[in-house]
Amino acid sequence: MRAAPTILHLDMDAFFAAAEQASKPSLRGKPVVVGGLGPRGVVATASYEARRFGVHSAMPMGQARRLAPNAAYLVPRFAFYRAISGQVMELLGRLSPLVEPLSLDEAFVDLEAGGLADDSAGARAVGERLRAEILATTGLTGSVGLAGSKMLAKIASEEAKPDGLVLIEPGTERALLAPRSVRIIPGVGPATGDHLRRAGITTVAEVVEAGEDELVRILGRSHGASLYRMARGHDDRPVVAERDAKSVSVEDTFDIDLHDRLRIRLEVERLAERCVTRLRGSGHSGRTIVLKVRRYDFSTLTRSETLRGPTDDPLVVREAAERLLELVDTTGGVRLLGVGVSGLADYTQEDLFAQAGAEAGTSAGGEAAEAVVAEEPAERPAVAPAAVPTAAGTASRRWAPGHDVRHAVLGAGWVQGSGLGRVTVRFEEPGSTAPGRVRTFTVDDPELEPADPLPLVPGGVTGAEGAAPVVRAGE
DNA sequence: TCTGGGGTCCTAGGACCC
DNA sequence: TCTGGGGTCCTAGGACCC
Repeated sequence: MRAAPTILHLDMDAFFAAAEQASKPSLRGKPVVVGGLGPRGVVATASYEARRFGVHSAMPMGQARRLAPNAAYLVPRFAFYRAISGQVMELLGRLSPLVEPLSLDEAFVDLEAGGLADDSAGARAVGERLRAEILATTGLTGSVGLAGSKMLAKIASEEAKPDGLVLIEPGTERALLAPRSVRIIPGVGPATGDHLRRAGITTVAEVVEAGEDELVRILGRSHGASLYRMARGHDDRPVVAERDAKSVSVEDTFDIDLHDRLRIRLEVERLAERCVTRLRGSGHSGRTIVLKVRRYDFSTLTRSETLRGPTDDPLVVREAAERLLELVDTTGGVRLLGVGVSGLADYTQEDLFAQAGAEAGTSAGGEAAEAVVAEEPAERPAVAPAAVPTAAGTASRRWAPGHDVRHAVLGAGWVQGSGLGRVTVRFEEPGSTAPGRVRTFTVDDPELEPADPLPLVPGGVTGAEGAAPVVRAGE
């Protein structure tokens, strides 16, 4: 706990939805829901207008549609959000060498380490200036929390939302926390909240009264002790700039449960290939292969296997995943499959791998030729790979709701919807002041083609830089 | 139209070793 | 021969976060 509120937490407001509203003038001030549009999709982000209808993150899409039938429903465009996030993180990097991103839209900054602020007035000035810069650079608003610890900075930014700044003066945190629900303490989720409530503890003050021994008895050594510290406003966790990845994983939920064992096996193989592509992309190899299976009844299990040494060989990972699948009973149907690698080593095994491939090529019948990694789109199609007939799947990928397009004559626009061989486009750009006109085309109209996102602010980043082929392939 | 995808950390039991 | 204690690794599951 430091004496000055020099830990800053930034949280962009309704980030995905706000980015879509900024790029589509006709959606400004309207309810917007970003998430999976398939039969098993959930809400990733709801705009504040949509939240007024009760829509929130992690809610099943079907429920969201019942609550807000007139909202705009869009598929997430991660390459676009990543580009905006990069701009924001760059601004944070100017404040301090110690920036700890938590996700695309959230980060801690240690202002003390940056030497820009050492008291409340200075920290507040930096925070307000940052918010102005973010708005000018990205066209989006972010909320800032300032406090003497990570926990309180995060609570402060939550309090500041939307589009605000809250500073918690060191010394006032105990009083501020006391009457609040235990659920505001990071790490206290639904299960821990229930556990504590059954013990008669619902507020932070009651956590403190219970005492450390009692909390350890209820929650276990680690969790109990850390909750007790947090509840008293004690949090010495430093802002950490670089954190090594511990695992890499990919998973797919299928629109319809899979029953056919061969099909299940095929999907596991595909996932293994995708996982290795990501693993290698991050410059890692790993020792432990994990298969994840969610069954028809939502029960979830994992099976894992640890190799003698780290690998980034697609064939090795695939075969391990296949062995693990043999251990799993899939009767009744499979809703989700996933493949992951953990126990990461910092180096890639390019040389060893090439060597193994050469040996296999001469002595083992050349099976290693299969080890070539397929080119994968970085972004998942809107619909899980083969759960949908090919023709419909292709059309919905090419014309996913919310994605940018360009018409040879009418210019830039975005897909409002598609189906029955037609695609509806609204012609407008981020800079437009009025909503644009809507036109409908056949899905194979030669004058219409997918396009990269346009900058939200004149001269800004587009989300296409260095990633154009990926964006086109995945979206 | 019930429940995504990518992560992190913790616990607990058994194997194995000294 | 009715037998300890601890450390580390592996596996599986669960809670939590965005």
